[in-house]
Amino acid sequence: MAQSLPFLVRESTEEVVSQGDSEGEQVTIRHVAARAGVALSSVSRTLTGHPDVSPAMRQKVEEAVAALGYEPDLLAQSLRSGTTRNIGFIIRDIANPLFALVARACEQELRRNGYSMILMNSDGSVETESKNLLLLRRRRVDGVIASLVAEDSPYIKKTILSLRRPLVLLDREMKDLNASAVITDHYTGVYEATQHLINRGHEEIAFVTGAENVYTTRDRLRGFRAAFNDAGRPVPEKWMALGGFDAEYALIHTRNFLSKNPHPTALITGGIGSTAGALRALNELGIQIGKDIAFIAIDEWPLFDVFTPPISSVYRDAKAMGGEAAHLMLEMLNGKEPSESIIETKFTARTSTDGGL
Amino acid sequence: MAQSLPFLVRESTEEVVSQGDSEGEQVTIRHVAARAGVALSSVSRTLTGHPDVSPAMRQKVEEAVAALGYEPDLLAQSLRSGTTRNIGFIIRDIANPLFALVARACEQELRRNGYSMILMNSDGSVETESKNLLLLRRRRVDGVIASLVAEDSPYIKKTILSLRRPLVLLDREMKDLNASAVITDHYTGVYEATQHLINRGHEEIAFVTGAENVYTTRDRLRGFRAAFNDAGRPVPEKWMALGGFDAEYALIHTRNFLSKNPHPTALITGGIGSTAGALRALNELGIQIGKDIAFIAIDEWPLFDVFTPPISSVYRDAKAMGGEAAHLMLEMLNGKEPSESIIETKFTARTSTDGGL
DNA sequence: AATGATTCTGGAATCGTATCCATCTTACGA
DNA sequence: TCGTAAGATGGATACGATTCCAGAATCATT
Repeated sequence: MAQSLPFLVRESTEEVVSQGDSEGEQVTIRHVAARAGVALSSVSRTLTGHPDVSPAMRQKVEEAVAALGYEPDLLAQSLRSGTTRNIGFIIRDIANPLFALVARACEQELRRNGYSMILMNSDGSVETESKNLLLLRRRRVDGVIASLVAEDSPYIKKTILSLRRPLVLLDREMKDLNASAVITDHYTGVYEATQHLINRGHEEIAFVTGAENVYTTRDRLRGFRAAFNDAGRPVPEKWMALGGFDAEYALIHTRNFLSKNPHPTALITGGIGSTAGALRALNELGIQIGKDIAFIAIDEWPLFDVFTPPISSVYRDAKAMGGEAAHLMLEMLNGKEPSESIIETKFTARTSTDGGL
Repeated sequence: MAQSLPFLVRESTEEVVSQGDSEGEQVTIRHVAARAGVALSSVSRTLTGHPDVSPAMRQKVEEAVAALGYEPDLLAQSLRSGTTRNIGFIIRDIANPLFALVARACEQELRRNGYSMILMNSDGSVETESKNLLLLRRRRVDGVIASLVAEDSPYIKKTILSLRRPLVLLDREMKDLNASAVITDHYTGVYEATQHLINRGHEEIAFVTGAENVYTTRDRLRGFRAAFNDAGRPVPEKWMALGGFDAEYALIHTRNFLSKNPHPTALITGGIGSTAGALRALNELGIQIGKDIAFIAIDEWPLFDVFTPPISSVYRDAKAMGGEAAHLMLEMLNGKEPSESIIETKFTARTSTDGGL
C-alpha cells in the first residue's frame, strides 16, 4: 500500500513558472527525451529517482528539463500508478464554523504531505452524500474523510463499502467498516455542563440538538442523562428536542418550549446551528441569557469570547480534529490499520449560566 | 472550448453501488466489451451518446454495463479528453465565515454542473499561494477561482499567466489577465457608513483593515475618503491602520489608537478578521460599543443579528458571490469571454453607532 | 581470453478511455 | 443494376506517464 511515488519531484518553484512562456503545446516527457537525445524511459527513471541512472544521463536529462520547463502531468501519473493524491472531504456544511476550522486544519496537513482536498458539501442530505461518495470513487481519490449525515442508512453503508479506499469518519460510529475515526468525548463535557446546572438548582433543563442517528448526539445525551442519574434526579424527557442540527429546527423548538408554562429554566444546545437557532428564539421572545434563563452552548465558534454576555460552553479543539483526521488518513495510506483518535471536551462556566431561577 | 463530454452518463445511483460486490479488479470498458461481445470502441460510443449506434448495440452494451456494474474512470477520461471537471478554489482561509459562505455556494453550483472543487488555503502567504497555483496546473484543473493575497506580486502574476486556464478573481483587480471577476461595490456601503458617522458629529473616525494592495481595501478607502470630502471635513489619516486582515493586526492597532489621548470617537473595521481583533481589543480595554465608542463592522457573519448590542454593518451577500463566481467560471468554460459581476453592499445602522461622543 | 555478474539504456507494454480511420452493410435514387 | 451516401462496427492510435524486459556496455574473476 505504501507508495514511494515521487509526485513531488521538484521543489524549486522558480523555474517552473516559465512553462507558459512558450505558447501552445504542453511539454511532455517525450520532448524532454528528444531534447536530451535519450530514451523516454531513461527520462522517467531519472525523474523518479531510479537507482540505475548514470551521472551523465542525469545531467543531460536535468538540462533538458530545465530548458523546456518540463513538469510531470499528475493526471497521467495517476492513471499509470493508480494513485491520485487526492482526498475527498465530505461534510454537511462548510459554512458551519466548526467544520470550517476542521477543514482548514485538515487541508493544511494534507497539503504538507503532498495531497489535495476535494471538498463536497452534503447539504444534510443522505442522497447528496451518497452521490458525492460515488463521484469521489469515480475520481479515484486515495481516501475519504467524512462527517456523515446519518449512521443508520444501509444505502450509505453499502456505498461506503463499495469505495474500497481508506476512510476516516468524523465523530461517527459505524460497525464493520474498517475505518479510522476522530471521536469526540462529548460525554465528559456535557456531563459537567449538566451537573453545573443541576448544582445551581435547575431541574427543568431543555436540550435541543440533532437526531440520535449520529454518535455526536448519542454521546452528548449519555452525558446529559448520567448527570441527572448521578444526582438522583429525573431526566426531563419532555424538554428534549432531538430532531435536527439546523438553526430552523432549534428556533422552532426553543420557541415552543419557552412559550409553555411552566417552562425550562435552563437550556443546552448541541452544535453551532442549534445554538444559533436557540439564540434567535430567545432574542425574539425577549428572554435574557444569564438572567431569565441559564444557557449553555455545545461547541464554540470564532469570536465566542467576545460575546456579551459570555456564554458557558462545552469546547472542543476543531483544529486538532482536522489535524488528527489528516493524520489518520496518512497513516492508513501508509498501510497501517485503522485506528481512533479521541478529542477531549472541556466545560467552561461563564455568566450565561447565572440566572434562570 | 465547449465540451460535450458525457461525464454524467448515468443518473441511476441505485445499481452503481454494487461495483464493489465482486472483489478485486476494477471493471473497465474492456470487460464490458467482452461481455457484450462487441468492440471496445462500440462500448465507448454507446456510453458517450455517439449518434451512430444501433438499438441492438445499445441494448447489448447497456445490459453488460448493468451486469458488471461498470462505471467510467474519470481519470482515464480526463487524460484522454484533457478535461478534468475539477476547479481549483484558493482562498486565504476557509475558516473565515465569509469565505466559507462563498465556498459553499460556489461548490454547490459547480457540483450541480458536474464539476468538483479542489480547496486550498493560501494561509495569507504569497508563496503558498503560488505553490498552490502551480500544483493546480499540474493537476490539470479546468479553471481556478481565487481570492488572491495581493495584487502587486509580479511573481503571482507570472504564475497566473502560465496557468492558461479560465480564472475567476474574487474581489480583486488585475490588468492584462483576461480573467473574470466577482467585484464588490464596497464604495457605496462604506460611503454611507462613514457619512452616517459624520452626520452624527464624528470627525475622529478610525479605520482598521488590510493593506492597499488588494482592491477590497482600496475601494473601501475610496468610499471612506469621499464621505469626508463631500462633507467638507478633513480625512483623519492618522487613525488609519491598513496593514493586515488578520485579527492580531487589528487587535494591536485598535489598542494603540484607543490608548492615546485624544482618541478616535468612532471605529470602522474592514473584514471579519479585523472586526474580531478590534472587538477583542475593545473588550480588553473595557470600552463599550454604542456607548463609549461608535462602531461599524464591514462584512457580517452568521449570528450577527443575535449579537448584543447589535452592530451597525456594511453587508454583502456572500452566497451570491459564490454563486456568481461559479457562474462566471461555467460561462468561460463554455467559451464565453471573461466578464465581471458586481455585488452590492448595504449599510445598516444599528445601536452600535449610538454613542462615542 | 572466456565467462559471469553489474550497471545502464532503449523499446515495448500498460493504465482506461475517446476517436480517427477503414471496412462492411444497408438503403436509396437514378 | 449500379453507384453513392449514410449508418454501424471493429481495429488501431493517442493521451502522458511508469515499468518490465532484453540487450549492450563495463567490469571483475578464473
